[in-house]
Amino acid sequence: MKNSGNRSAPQKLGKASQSLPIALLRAREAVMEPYRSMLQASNISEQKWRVLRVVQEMGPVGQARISEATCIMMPSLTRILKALEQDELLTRSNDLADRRTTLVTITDAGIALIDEHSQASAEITKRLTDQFGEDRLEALLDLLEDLRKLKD
Amino acid sequence: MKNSGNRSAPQKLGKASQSLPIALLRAREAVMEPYRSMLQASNISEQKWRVLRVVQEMGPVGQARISEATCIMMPSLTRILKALEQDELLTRSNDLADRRTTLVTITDAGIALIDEHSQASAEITKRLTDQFGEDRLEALLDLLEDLRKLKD
DNA sequence: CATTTATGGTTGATGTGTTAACTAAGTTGC
DNA sequence: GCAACTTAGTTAACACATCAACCATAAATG
Repeated sequence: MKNSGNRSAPQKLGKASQSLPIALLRAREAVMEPYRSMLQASNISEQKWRVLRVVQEMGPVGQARISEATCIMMPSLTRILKALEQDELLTRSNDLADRRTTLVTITDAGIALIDEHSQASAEITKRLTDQFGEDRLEALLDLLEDLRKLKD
Repeated sequence: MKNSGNRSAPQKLGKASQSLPIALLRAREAVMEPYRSMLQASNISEQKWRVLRVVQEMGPVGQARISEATCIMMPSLTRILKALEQDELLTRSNDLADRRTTLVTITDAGIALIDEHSQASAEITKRLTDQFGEDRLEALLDLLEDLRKLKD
């Protein structure tokens, strides 16, 4: 107990209780950094990129499912979609089957933008996998998934 | 273009390139959730908690070092410190040795607030360690640290 | 010394995270 | 049919993240 210069009692807490959240934060920062600087050239944020990719993969889809897939909450998503629609990277239309949902579809411009960056993106991913090791990457993903499941 | 088909499709990108960042995001969310709901009772955000703890540990300290230790950028930190000072959980004073830096010190009220939550915090940490396993936790921290070091 | 450069910190602008309150449209149970 | 949920989505309000521009002080360089 070296940091004991303080008062009375109960606070030991230790750095450990902070280290996992911060380690997760820093690791994510390190992983995202190259993607971010790649996308910066097109004025596309990390979140917009996630949305575009998901909309492309899932085809016309409601916002709730996009929110689920991208880990972006509905209020943020509403604003992001508004911006992406304004940039004409995607469109919104009414679902005739369920008039509550608005279907989101990627435009040709959106697809083109993804294509523009797909090669660089793949290279960043490859460099990461090579440097870090595929096996270790998988071990990490497993641990992270288990961590997430503790919430349940 | 019903399903925004593949067209020339230069790269598939695959979900993998997104899965690590999102896995880190979700894992962090799961880990932080109990801490957050604990602190919510005192209207203390996760960031304010980190700042308070760091200031307590490091004693009177300049903002740059707080920023480094908490992973909070200087502009955010300026505003957070202003709020914490207003709540009288810490104070700011001028460093006589280097008049650029403002020394931040925790107040008795700040220490009291940490003490209030230290036991609950320790219990959350213990539950996490128990559920997840100490060895696996350390393995995870090692992997995360290695990931972070890729940035260099 | 004087000029440059680096460091500590603030402010403004913009985008996202988060909660809560709200509308509109579907669903269920009576 | 209708009242009570539920679900999809929006809006408002506030906190934080991020970048850029800025001021003040220190350190380094000529």
